Amino acid sequence: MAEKKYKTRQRDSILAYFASHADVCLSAKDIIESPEIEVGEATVFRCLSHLAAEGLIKKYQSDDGALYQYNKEGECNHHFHLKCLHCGKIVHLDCEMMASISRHIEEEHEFAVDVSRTVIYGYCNDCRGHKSV
Amino acid sequence: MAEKKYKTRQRDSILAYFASHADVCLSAKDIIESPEIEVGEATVFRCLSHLAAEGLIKKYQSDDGALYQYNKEGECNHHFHLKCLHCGKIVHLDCEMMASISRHIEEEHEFAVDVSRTVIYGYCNDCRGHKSV
DNA sequence: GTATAATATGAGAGTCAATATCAAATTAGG
DNA sequence: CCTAATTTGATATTGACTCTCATATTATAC
Repeated sequence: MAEKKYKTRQRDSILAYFASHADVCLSAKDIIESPEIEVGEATVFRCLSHLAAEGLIKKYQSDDGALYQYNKEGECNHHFHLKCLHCGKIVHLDCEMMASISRHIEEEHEFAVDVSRTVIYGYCNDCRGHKSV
Repeated sequence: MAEKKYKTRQRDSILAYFASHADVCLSAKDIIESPEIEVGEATVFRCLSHLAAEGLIKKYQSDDGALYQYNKEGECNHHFHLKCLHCGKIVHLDCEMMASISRHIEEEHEFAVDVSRTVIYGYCNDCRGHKSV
């Protein structure tokens, strides 16, 4: 069931890339198009899945494809992502209140929120005027 | 900018279908495959976009395609959707606390959450054991 | 080292939701 | 009716992602 993982150049270079871009969300396309990374497309998608499954990177489902971000050790578990529906900007939201939300939903609504998979949509301060789009 | 909308059989039948399934989320596929609705595929996608833009239905971005739901008048604005990462079940969450979240994010983090676009991911009570998938 | 069994790679084909194209049909309003 | 604006739908295309499968690489045993 839990297959053994082999260490490969491709896998390592992708993980290293995430480590050196720990503060941003990256798409599969970002990895594929990065000149520093010479890895076949199919392998990129596979590695992203594997790394996410192993918890080395975190996966966020955005409206136009998945996003991934390096998973620092001891990462707080109340780091949400907000995405602006107008400009596409991703805002990182670290806030104690979000932790209490997760707790509330878990305790009152019997649903274990996976913060690292959830993207909250809305409009950033710059794009308030475009709500009706 | 705001084009005039024409009333058509296709548009009406889709909206009627949503009205008669007001309590569920429907995908484009659901509409296309529904025997009650005889509308071309391209038109279904277009109508869904239009109806969502007009606020007659609400759009939720799920991981495997968009979901739409009828937008009842006077709908509360703290109705979140939770989706189980294991069984795919959609849980509807109506809770006053969620409204305060939106308020909090808006006031403290300058981001206007669009509840009707956001799907929160996690694990439902039946699927707790599968968290590591 | 060498053998070997398990796993990973990558080029290309396939899938699936969604969008683009554009001629033909339908609609609203004079 | 007539006309202009809009919608429709068959088809093609895109883009993210998965599948296939022969080849290559890895870990481990000898």
